[in-house]
Amino acid sequence: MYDALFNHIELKSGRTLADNERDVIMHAFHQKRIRKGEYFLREGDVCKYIGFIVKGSARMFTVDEKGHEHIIRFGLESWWISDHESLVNLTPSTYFIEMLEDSELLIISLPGARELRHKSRCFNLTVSVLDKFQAIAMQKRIHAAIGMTAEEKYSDLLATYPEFLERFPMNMIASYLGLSPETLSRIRKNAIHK
Amino acid sequence: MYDALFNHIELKSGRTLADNERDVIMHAFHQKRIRKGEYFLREGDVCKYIGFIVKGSARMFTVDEKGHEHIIRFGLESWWISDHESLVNLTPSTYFIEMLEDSELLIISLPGARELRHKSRCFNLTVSVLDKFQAIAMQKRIHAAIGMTAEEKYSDLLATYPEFLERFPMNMIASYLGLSPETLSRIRKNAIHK
DNA sequence: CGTTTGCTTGAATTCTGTCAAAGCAGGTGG
DNA sequence: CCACCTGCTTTGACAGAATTCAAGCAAACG
Repeated sequence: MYDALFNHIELKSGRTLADNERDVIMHAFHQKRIRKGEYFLREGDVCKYIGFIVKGSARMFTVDEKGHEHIIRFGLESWWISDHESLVNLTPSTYFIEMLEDSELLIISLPGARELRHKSRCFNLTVSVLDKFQAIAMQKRIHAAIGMTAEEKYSDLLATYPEFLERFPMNMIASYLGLSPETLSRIRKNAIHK
Repeated sequence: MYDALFNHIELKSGRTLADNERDVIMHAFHQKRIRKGEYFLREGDVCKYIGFIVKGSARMFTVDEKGHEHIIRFGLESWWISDHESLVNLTPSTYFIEMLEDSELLIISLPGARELRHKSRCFNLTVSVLDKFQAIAMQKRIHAAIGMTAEEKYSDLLATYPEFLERFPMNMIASYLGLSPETLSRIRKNAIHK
């Protein structure tokens, strides 16, 4: 269960974890199972935990006045999920985070994570690295969203996150790209002949 | 010149700067003036500095194959500019950063910034706070880009960054929102009657 | 088996971009 | 002081792109 987390931290921090550091990290997290279709976070609730996905997948999305869902981001194994805004400001979230498969998570509270960053240099490094990576990824996504046609967005996704297409249904991919499912279907049809 | 920076750090970190800490910070930065229309960073160059805007404004944008410009973000007084991706990875940037007015900047290298984070607790706090703020703002922007109609994007901008409309020409606002200047013009025309 | 869910297709509609042209400042030089 | 730029914004007409609505199909599931 915790091995996935240890591997992830060693990979991102570029360091090896000593046994005592593993202990510290292990005790800072709690295990949590969430079944397919159930929620890690609901709109209106304050986000209390950061979750590390050991197994399973998730989507973070909003629902607008017309009842349409917009997927802000996905989560897969070794990804972190939470609503940072709600977590930091202790405000009700405007997002849902739903698990798309039966999932196993390791969760930690914000104070817990802050404490752990002081106790474990590797964990601290990992968080820094991920924050940077996240910022760069988001900037690229903004670029895609404002500057690309539907077709370009799709082939960009194909190049960047090919695993998404195997793990998530097309209507969610469409929502993630800001397209209607029908438009995405037509794009894929054309793309085959190239 | 440095007062704007000190005020900004005190505001964001929520602490008061002691005189010796001001000295440390001051010596970590260099002054730089860039005239209207000139570049802080060019596509293909490696970004060497992080810039704090004391006076002036900037836009960060890409140019696609068709020659169209897409504005990723703006910069105003007390905002920071740089291409994080290029800065951290030492790779050629895919962005331009152009000053839109005669500007005064305080610049610092990445190693310089890292050193300063160790030397000044206030500066370190400021960077952390801004990173979080940035991440939240970018998530909102993604939400706007994939989930809102052109009209909603405009009124969202009106609510979030009203100062943009006074400081930047409409064709740039349009580019920032991912719209054509003509579409934005028509939206604004309709919006008056509401 | 019947139901559900996800994906595709078609036709009509709405929205947005493109192209071309004209209006409207502010600034400059004669 | 005026004529002439030049950069920015607005308009109109048209073409193209994407959404919506409706229907059909196939695989998955109880």
